[in-house]
Amino acid sequence: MEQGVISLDSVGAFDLQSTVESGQSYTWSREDGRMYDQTHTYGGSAWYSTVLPATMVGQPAVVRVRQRDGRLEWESTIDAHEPLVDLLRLDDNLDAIMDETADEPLIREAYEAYRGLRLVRDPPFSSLVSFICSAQMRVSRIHEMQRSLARAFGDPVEFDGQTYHAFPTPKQLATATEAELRELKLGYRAPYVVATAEMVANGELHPTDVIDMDYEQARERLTEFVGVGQKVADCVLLFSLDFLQAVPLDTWIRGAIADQFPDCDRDSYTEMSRAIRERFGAEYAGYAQTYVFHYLREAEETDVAA
DNA sequence: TATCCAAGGTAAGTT
DNA sequence: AACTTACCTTGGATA
Repeated sequence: MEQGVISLDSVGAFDLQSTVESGQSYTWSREDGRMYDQTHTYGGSAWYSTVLPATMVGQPAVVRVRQRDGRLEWESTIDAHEPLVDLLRLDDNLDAIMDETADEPLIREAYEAYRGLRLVRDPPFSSLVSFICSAQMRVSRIHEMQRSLARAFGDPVEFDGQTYHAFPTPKQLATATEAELRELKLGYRAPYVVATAEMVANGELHPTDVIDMDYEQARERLTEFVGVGQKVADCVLLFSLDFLQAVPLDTWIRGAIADQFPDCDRDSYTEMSRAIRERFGAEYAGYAQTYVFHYLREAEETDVAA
């Protein structure tokens, strides 16, 4: 077992729990099994694990990490330092990003309230599949689906006396049948996942093909995958492909934006996206929206409870 | 205990 | 191009 420590002194604010449990990534699991547990509180020091895809480091690699005493402790089958910096966007300078973001009171409040929340940089294929699965689903169930897919079709990897499973490769998932995925409770998303996996496996289109494209063009291209509309495309662009200007517009955030920034409200997805990006800051609108999303979400939940 | 409903949308069919 | 509707499943709310 390899292990190490990543000091956060030069990284800036970072909160592991809010970053991996905020519904942008479905590749991490809490070792204590309490992911998305309603009783959780941010700031804990639980271990989280993931399995890096072979495409990233040559072969599937287990990585375990926890945040404690202002630093990140990791254990892995490989030297996981650089992969962790990459996956958790520890190379982002949050303050610099906020400097480039619109000076809106709500954004500032959200940034303070969720200090240390970062976007993730997930492996593209698992990101694509997880957001296809996200349609009309709760976060905890999306997570369960990804775990089921890994157990059923992904490579097993032994580490520290346990068996972990890598997320299936496109080829592995393309061998799945719609019926098998319905068994795994994917519901009507099952045929979408099979068709999209086939497209990637046979070389027709890979999510990374759009990396050098203009943002709106990239989003349009991703919608060629089955089960991928503009919202899911934006999630993949923002949470995997480094398009930090992408603002995924789900039904909830559209309502919230209509409330808080009525001048950005539009019927058309494309037009509303443009208006929000103009208002929040063209370069990092996705970062700003992610903070605002969680801030308003929690505010709403608190209100309902009260 | 039974029933109802919404959950971070998308595809396909109609105007 | 804009507007409707069906779609799997499940946990939590309501009766």
